[in-house]
Amino acid sequence: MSLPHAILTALLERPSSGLELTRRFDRSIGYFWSATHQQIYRELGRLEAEGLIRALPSEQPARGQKKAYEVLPAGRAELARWTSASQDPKPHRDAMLLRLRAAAVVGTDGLEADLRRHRELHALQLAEYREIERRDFPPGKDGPEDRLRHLVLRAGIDLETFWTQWLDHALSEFARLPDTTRE
Amino acid sequence: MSLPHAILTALLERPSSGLELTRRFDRSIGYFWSATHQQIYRELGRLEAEGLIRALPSEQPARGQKKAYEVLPAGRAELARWTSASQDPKPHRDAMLLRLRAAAVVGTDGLEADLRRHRELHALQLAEYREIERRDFPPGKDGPEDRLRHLVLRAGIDLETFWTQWLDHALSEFARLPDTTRE
DNA sequence: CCGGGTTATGCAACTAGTTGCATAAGAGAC
DNA sequence: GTCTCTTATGCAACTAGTTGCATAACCCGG
Repeated sequence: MSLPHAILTALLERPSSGLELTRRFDRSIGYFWSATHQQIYRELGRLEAEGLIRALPSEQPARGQKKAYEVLPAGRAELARWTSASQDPKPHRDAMLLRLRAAAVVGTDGLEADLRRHRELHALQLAEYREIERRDFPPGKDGPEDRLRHLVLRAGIDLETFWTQWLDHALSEFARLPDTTRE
Repeated sequence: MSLPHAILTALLERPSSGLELTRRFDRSIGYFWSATHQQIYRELGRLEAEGLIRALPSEQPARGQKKAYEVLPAGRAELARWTSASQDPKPHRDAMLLRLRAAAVVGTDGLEADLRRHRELHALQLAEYREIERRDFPPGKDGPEDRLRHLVLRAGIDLETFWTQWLDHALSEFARLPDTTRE
């Protein structure tokens, strides 16, 4: 139940319209909490109904018109509450690991190509993160907020590094498997 | 849409009843594809209705009686199809990273304790994985199936190692933050 | 023989996320 | 001026996962 809190965070960083939020979820925030524009609009409606955010009064709210939102004090309080409350880590699900385990039973046929493709996708994401790091965290930009945000980005960078390396390892193991295992 | 395939994999490794599957999902399979017993029973019903698995005829199917299932040829074929089909990686969601980003805006108050708790949970999981590795993959146990399963376990071990280290890093950054950031 | 815990199975309702499609305004092409 | 493309907003239906609870048999102590 974190989408509303992801939106509150984004809106506190900068008041935005639904579409602007969608764009930002495609870039930074979405890297660890993805959401589609449909989800975002629905949630904006709920948050407004609950009195946690409000539409900026500047523009008229006609359809096809930008409608920007800002966070109200109640919204900030709710985000602070949620952030500090103890939460259990959610179990993660990874389809690729499951497929590999299945492959041990039904054969590895066809898997190697997708392993290779995933490796490239992770490498691409890693390059993007590094570019963001270069742009947003030059040496010297290390105020408290910068440090926290940089920490989050580092997790992304290190995770993508991990996955590229692990997939390389997996591919090298594949190369050593006897052909019979591949069905 | 991978729960049915997780169940097919588990049943191919060993025919089981719903409860046995639940136990196995709490241990090995569930480490990368978790499921509750309610999900499992529901899915077993669907898989049986689709003709991918069948109840072993040994026991009578009364309530409170063990009912074990085995995979039919159609089920094995479906699992092989799914394993080899190309799939896009799902975007991951990580509430802790989101909370850290929120903390950069609303303050880090209360977060540090949970960071520490998560660090311990990851360390515990890591110890469990290492124990499984010691028990299930002694030197010499390296047939093709073993190699694949070991690869999956290695991902788990390396991920938990990564998270413990990253959380240590995060905690050391917290120690250096000025008190004002902590609200 | 009965009362409480454990094993085993399962339904129903709810919450969260995804997919498909609809609507409307403005911008520029011709 | 109207056609089409892009921007912007949003509803509805569906799929997957979670939570809460119900049922029933067996097992063991007293």
